[in-house]
Amino acid sequence: MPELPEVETVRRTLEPVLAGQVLLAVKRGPARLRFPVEEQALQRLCGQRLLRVERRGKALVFVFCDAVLLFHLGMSGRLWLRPPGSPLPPHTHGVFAFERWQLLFVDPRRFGFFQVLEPSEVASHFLLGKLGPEPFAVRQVTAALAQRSSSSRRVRDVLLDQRVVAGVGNIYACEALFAAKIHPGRPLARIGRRKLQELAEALARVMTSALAAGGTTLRDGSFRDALGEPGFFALELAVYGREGEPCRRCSTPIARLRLGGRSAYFCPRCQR
DNA sequence: AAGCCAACCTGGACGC
DNA sequence: TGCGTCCAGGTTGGCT
Repeated sequence: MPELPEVETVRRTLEPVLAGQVLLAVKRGPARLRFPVEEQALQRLCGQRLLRVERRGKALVFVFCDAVLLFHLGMSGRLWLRPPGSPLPPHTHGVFAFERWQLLFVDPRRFGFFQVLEPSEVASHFLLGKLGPEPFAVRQVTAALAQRSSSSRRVRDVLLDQRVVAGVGNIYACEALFAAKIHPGRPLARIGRRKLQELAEALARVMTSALAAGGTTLRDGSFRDALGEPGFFALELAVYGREGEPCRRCSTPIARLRLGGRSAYFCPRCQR
């Protein structure tokens, strides 16, 4: 679910509602997430005012006066704003009671997590410390790709590497490769500098459009912003999830390839 | 050293 | 209806 456009959409719905409010109470669910959360650290947040909500790659960073609360949504994680006293949906792992709203962290698959950090720990956090440039920074992304231009890795996998570009996941990697007419299984080393720049430009365009559409809500409806609204980029997907359907450029049926255990969707005629 | 892949989980879609 | 199989938006750690 949550790649950069989805996480940023969540951030944009959260910040105006929560910024400036004091966190009154925190309650943790019984299930284990990817990392255990220390009760003491959570309680330290209580009484602190939330200054702002930032995003780094796919992570959300809640900046309080004297601490930071970090969320990663994994595959199925969701942040949900509800009025106080609302019933808790299944798989609720955290309840953050602000002055006027409750923020719920819900995650059926439990690949996501939240953590309390000291402000000084943010920069070196394992998820944040080595992040590549944002996909909107075309020159920097081009440089990051060019820096690895002798790599034998498949280009789709390079795009998923958060150290190369931040915030790209499988959906937008596939879409950007279609837009740039590059086969997802092509080794990075076999793509010229000029083509790498086209890829960076295509990625920026795809991410900008997806963000404008409020992200991608697939048929299963799992992605919602913090107020429960879906995104509409699924209507604009060219290849992801469209196996067997006609290419929007040449009508050839879209193909699916398993690369490293994950599906890559592409047009076998347009993408080489 | 770089690159591949199984593992972490649950739930939904599909076929029989 | 029910059961088994496959698939999923991410990331890591261990292996080759």
